[in-house]
Amino acid sequence: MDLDTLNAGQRAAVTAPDGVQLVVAGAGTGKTRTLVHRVAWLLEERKAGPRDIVLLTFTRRAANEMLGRASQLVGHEAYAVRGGTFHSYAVQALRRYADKLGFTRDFTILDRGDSESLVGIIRSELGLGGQGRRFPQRRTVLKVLSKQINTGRDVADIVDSDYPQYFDHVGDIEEIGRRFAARKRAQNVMDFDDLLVHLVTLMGEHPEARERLADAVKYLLVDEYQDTNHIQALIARGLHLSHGNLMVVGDEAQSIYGFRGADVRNILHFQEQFPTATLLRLEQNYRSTQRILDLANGVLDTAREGYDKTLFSDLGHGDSPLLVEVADETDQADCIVERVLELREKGVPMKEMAVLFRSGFHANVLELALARADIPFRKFGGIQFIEAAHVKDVFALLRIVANPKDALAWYRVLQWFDGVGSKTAEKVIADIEETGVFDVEPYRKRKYGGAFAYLAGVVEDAQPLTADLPALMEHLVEYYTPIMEQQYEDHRKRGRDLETLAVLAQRYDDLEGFLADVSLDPPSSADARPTDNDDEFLTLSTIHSAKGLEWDTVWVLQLGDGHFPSGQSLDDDDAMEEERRLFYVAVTRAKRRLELLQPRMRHSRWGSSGAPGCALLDEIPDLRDLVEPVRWAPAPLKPGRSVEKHPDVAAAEQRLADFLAFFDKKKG
DNA sequence: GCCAATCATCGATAG
DNA sequence: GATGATTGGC
Repeated sequence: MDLDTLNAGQRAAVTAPDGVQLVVAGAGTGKTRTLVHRVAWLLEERKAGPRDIVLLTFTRRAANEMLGRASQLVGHEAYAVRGGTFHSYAVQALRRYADKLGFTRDFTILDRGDSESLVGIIRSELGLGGQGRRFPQRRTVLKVLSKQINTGRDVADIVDSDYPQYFDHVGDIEEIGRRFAARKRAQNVMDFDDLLVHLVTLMGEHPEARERLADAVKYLLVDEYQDTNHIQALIARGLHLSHGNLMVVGDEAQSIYGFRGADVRNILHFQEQFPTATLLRLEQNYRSTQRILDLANGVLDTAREGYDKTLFSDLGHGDSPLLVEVADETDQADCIVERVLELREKGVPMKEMAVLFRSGFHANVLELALARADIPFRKFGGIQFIEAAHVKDVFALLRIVANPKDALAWYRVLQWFDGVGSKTAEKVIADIEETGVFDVEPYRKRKYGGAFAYLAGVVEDAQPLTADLPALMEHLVEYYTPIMEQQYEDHRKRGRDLETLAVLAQRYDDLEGFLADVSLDPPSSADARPTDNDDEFLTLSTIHSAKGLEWDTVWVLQLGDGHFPSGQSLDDDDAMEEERRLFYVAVTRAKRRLELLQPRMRHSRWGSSGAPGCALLDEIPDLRDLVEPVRWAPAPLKPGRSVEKHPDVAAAEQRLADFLAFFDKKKG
């Protein structure tokens, strides 16, 4: 295997002896490359079997990409390396040992909406909320409970610091938490948090299971370690116990998942938790030109906590990042369209361009502008088509077939029918939890009795089809289509989404695998399209979803308080700190060209106002030396060209205006 | 007692 | 656009 292409630091990490290593790797220092070579080296030099290696990454996409690159180094066997997220690893382990925890191996996975519904049901059962009693929303309750699990802090502590107005309800929230856990067990379902928690429980309470799991992990590698939480750290520890081989890679300056319980201390105090660990550093940046890194260093300088790193590059100075002032969001979109076309003309491949933003909806106006200009793009992060109501409906049916005790799936389906509301649905699912079957007998005389009986029949007919996913999909979609047509005006468009879903399903041969994959790594509708002829598309991505990736040219949208940084972070020091790291991640994605867009005007329904500054930029002391400010305005309209706005654009602008008005009100 | 329609409120990032 | 509270109707 050829190691000559690596620098000394990378080579040290790749060829590190057995044991525990912490690799601290700044942005663009070849972290992925190092991991890829490490996997290849273990296979080739240490003669590890591919199934003995487990590579935990942040998304399945990242794992697949790394294994693909490793296979280019050492051949096809690299694909057999076990790779995925902590969650996907947990699903597999838990299926095997489900019975030890009081589940069966066909358990299904709840998404956030399901969990919220269940919290809502429990809340109404307990008679909390309603008449003037200010009780937190179910989403808030769930956030508190999730944070409790992911940080290990207790409910009182979390409510006290994050939601002091609800301090009187701490006891009630704890009670909801207890019932929530019990109900999920009764329903044979787990949510995302449970996957990790139950795995830790399994390892803690069933040593023989832990040993068998850990015995199978000869080499454990964990990427993006700065974004792991304390449960994930426990899992890593448990899995390395048999063979003692663990390599974690991360960069504390890129920790951007604090809201999800990620704890930078995992990496900062790694050597206390793993006293035998060797520390290795990768410092030279191979990605970006120096002017881009200067800005990145400037961003880190404003951080409260000192990060002792200054990125340096060998790739030359390059061009200064541009700080582009545009009038408003429409101009921002038009500016990017113009720039993309310009660069494409110059021969920059579209795959080498990306637009990054803080929140999914920031790109709405841009998406329309791109569509009008006929520029192909793919959007990552934000709401996926899988979350659309009609897609979730079909999913609910699939889940019922996979796990007849999946009460939340029933809960959703039952309320399709006229005359059935939350109370009736709750009654039915209480029975299902208890008996495990959907008994339509008590409802036969109701006006929805016929619909219930028919549904029961459809589910029964579906049972033999679980091994034939395409047939199962067809069966369920056929049943659901009339329901959809009655429910939604735009059922034609929605019908196409169901076809997309069927295409995705074709890649799987078992129902559980399909359901788990889709829950853990929601595909975008573009994933179903067969390779799109050319893979020439512009990437639109949230910054969070852009982690670990790089492009020649990067635009960052909506620099301005209230957008980026988010309005919800402005009065919270820790949150602002995370916004800064997020900005750092965005800046360091660019290899050669970086353009930051700053709309000056906000249009709201009461007129326009100047946008506030952007704390992320304004706090950088010598900003003017680091960026080149420019102003962009659209070329004057040619005579005869209509100035009428596309109706969709007008609608998107209105939605945005409403949203902005909300922030203005909140601050004023 | 429960469902369905109506109105006000709020709105991020993701496995 | 979703959620939660409110209200009118069966």
